[in-house]
Amino acid sequence: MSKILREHIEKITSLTDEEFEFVLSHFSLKRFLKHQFLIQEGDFVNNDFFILNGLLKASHRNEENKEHILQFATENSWITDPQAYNNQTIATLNIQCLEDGNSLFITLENKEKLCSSLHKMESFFRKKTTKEHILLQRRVLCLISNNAKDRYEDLLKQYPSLIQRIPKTMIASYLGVSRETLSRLITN
Amino acid sequence: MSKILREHIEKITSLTDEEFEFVLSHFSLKRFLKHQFLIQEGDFVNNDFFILNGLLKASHRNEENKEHILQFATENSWITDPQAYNNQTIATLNIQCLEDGNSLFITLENKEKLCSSLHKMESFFRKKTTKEHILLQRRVLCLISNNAKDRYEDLLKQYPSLIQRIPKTMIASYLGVSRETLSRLITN
DNA sequence: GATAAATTGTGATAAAAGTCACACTAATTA
DNA sequence: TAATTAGTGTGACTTTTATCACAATTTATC
Repeated sequence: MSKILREHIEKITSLTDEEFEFVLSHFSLKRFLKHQFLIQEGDFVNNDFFILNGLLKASHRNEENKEHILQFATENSWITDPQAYNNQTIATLNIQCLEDGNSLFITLENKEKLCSSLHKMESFFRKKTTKEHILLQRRVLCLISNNAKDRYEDLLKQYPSLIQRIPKTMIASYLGVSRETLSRLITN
Repeated sequence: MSKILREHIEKITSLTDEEFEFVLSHFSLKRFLKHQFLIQEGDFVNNDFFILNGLLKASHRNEENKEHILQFATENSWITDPQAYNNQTIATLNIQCLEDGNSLFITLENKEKLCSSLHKMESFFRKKTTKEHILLQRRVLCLISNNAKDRYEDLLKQYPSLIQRIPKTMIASYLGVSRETLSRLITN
């Protein structure tokens, strides 16, 4: 199953077998089940999760207990509470599983060690983060410039297959619209 | 003036004098004047700009020619069209100066060279990008969970002094609200 | 200092989106 | 398979926000 991680890294930086073994030694495997929390608000956040298969969401609950979804993660993507992970503080996000699956996770300590000892991996994480930054900027632009309908259509275009796996209520929460409004946008 | 860049980098990674000289040799100085474009939609994007002083905005114009502001950049921050810069494609954003100032810019080629030859700088850029990612995620959360008034107040709290230097029309564009609505939020 | 350009506030109205309530269906699970 | 639970659609209504228009003011420029 670790082949998935290797292929993921090698889309950016190629590795020798020895190097990949070394990289892998910094990760641990974690299975997860639907409804399970990988991170819960208030937890100390040690891990960044690379998802091998399955589906998860990262979300925040505001004072009125309304949930807002920041991210979905599926095979070949990473998920954590970045603020809490990188600053070694308490989580403000919840990361919860929507489908059973498996992940390889890495502690911040191990990530820093890995980056120090293998320049290629420092480069990998820099480039990966840069790509994520570009996607997030695109999402911000979509949020400030489009109405609910256009945001939904943009999402459909960007992740057509992912949408099929996610309840509309959660899509609405990701888009920043009420579920009723989204429902009317789709059927009309 | 390059001291500003050195202090900026050394908030994350310390450098020897020789190392900093080496880093600096990868940058060039560019002065800019109010109204000037550093990047215009359709340009080929070569440079990432580190701002020494002055004020700029990065924005996008949609089909209806409405402008939406993605970012403001001031002293000690970086600005470019990340999508175009990193993928070496044509700009979809405009970067325009709101106040005269100076910048140190680096081409993608030089950034990659620098990262390859000086591991510390690869680490610097990784950590800087991670911090930016955290801030962008915070902005996304704000956009999907707050109404116009709360978004404005959040911005005020986060960048109280910056707001003073920017016309309300542009603040509105950054928040994703019409200028009229923002005006009413502030006065009422 | 005069003129032009940019910025801002505000009224009237329209459009978009949110909220509450309820019924129906699909999916889980005991 | 019966009983819960989760997800969805839709009507009625309210609230928020956008749009258009115009006046006033501030700021830049010749």
